[in-house]
Amino acid sequence: MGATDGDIMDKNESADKRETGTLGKLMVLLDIVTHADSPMRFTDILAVAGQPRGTLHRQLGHLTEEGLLEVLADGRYAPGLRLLDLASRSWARNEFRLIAEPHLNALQQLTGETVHLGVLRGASVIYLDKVEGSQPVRMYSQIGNASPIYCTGVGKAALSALPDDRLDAIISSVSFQRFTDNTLTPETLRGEIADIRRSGNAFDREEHEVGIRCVAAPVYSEDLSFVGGVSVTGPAYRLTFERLEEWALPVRRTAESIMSGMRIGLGPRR
Amino acid sequence: MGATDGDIMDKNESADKRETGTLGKLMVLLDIVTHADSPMRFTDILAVAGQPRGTLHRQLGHLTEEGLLEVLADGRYAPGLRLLDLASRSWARNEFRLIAEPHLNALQQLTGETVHLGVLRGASVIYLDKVEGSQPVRMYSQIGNASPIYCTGVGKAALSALPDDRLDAIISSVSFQRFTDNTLTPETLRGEIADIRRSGNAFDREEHEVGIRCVAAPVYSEDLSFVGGVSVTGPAYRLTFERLEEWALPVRRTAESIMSGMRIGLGPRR
DNA sequence: CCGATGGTTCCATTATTCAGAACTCAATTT
DNA sequence: AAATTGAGTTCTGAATAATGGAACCATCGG
Repeated sequence: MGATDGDIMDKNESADKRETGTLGKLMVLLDIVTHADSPMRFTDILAVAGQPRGTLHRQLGHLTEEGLLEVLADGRYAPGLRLLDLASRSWARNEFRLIAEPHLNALQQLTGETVHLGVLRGASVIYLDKVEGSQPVRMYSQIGNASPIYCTGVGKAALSALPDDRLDAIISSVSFQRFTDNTLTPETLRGEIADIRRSGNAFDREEHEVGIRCVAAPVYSEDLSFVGGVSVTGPAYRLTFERLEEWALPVRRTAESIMSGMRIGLGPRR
Repeated sequence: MGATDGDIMDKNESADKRETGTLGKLMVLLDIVTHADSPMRFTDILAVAGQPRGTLHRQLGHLTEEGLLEVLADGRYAPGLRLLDLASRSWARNEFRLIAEPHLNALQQLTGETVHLGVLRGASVIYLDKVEGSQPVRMYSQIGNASPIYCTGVGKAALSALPDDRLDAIISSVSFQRFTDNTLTPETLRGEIADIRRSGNAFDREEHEVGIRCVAAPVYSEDLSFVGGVSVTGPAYRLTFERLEEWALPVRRTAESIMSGMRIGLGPRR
């Protein structure tokens, strides 16, 4: 049964295999609309979805009826509010996040920089929490975001926890995009992973965004049923390389605290 | 299966009935799991859902496969991470929120208190944004949350924008829970709504939580395709009744700015 | 070893969904 | 003004996926 679900099957949201019947088809539509830059008209969706008009019409109708999509005044489709409601519940009760929360706060206090908690999903990292300093900044800006795995501290930390076969599977499934001069390539990434496994820390040296650095450490369950990471992020002028080294240990400690919290917190299992 | 000869029973005229086929059934399950206080076992869900074992098994399988649910190591079901991803996209691109954002920031600067943006969905208010002062506080704590409509500033403000028939429909569909001594009842609520329509401002005088007050104003589109509100919230010791009055106008102004932004921002419609 | 409890698989039956065409409605073009 | 196009909606029998019931595996506790 489901303890170890074996292998990761569908890495990306490309529409090819549907093992999920009707739901799968609807989720493809939902993805199309949520990934769009702006609300889409019926015909726009029709062109991408490649379904008969009548069928698409009913499907969109159902999604709308359920609040997963919404129809704007001009007839275009946008993601619905029901998603926010569902997600906020999902987030609020997430055990991993709840357990991690106090440790994240402590780390934020210690470093004064922004602390992130993320978890691996398919070939992306999804941010589960973020604790900032005192700036009245955009919240939610990161939480829930799916980010590339090869150029974020949390992503690389998470990767380092995986066995080689899953690592390879993920690396080969991702298309590497060059965000900055320092962004890694598939080859350099493997080297990095080795370093991370040795030292216990992943670094992001302006690989995703110029001027932003971070130091991270992996957090994972014994059975690898989930894999994630914690990180401290900040502007390059504050996070000098010495600083990064200085915080490497506290970050690892935080990761360890979270992991031991998980072993207790999730209760007796198996 | 003969075609649907004569429909014997008409739709219920007061409540909208859901005709969403398979999706509807799955969403019910998703709701069950996301509303639970903790992850549920198969049997727990079985008891609530009232479906045959085999059916439920497949449905949960599909939801899990799509990442809407996830099975923990011990086999229990919890909301999945896919929801966060979907919601963050939904949130990030929400036109209403994008248009409102600068105005919310301005209001926060002016008052120094927490500013909320919410929108009516069914008989609840869903918070779309929140701008806080400088405390490093829980983010996301409100965003996406569905809150009762009769004891929050934003909720009452939103209600005041509705025509009486829709107002009645909502009021009669909600069960009023008494949170504090000041929580309104269906009868007092109607009086309040009249006041709000007159003055343009809704107040929450510790009706939801003792020690918390707020002043709000309605924000809505001409055609009422959506209805929401903005509010300034804070602790009672800072938000004296004089203060509330003082901020009533700025809050209304903010609401108006957002509405005029919407008229332009959403472009030509209809 | 037995008998619970909790979860999974199979398969004929049945209800939903599908596809494609026909239809409405408005805005443009001629 | 009539004709044409574009965008969206509503019908159908036919195809497909969902259903429900029972039989089938695990574990666990005695």
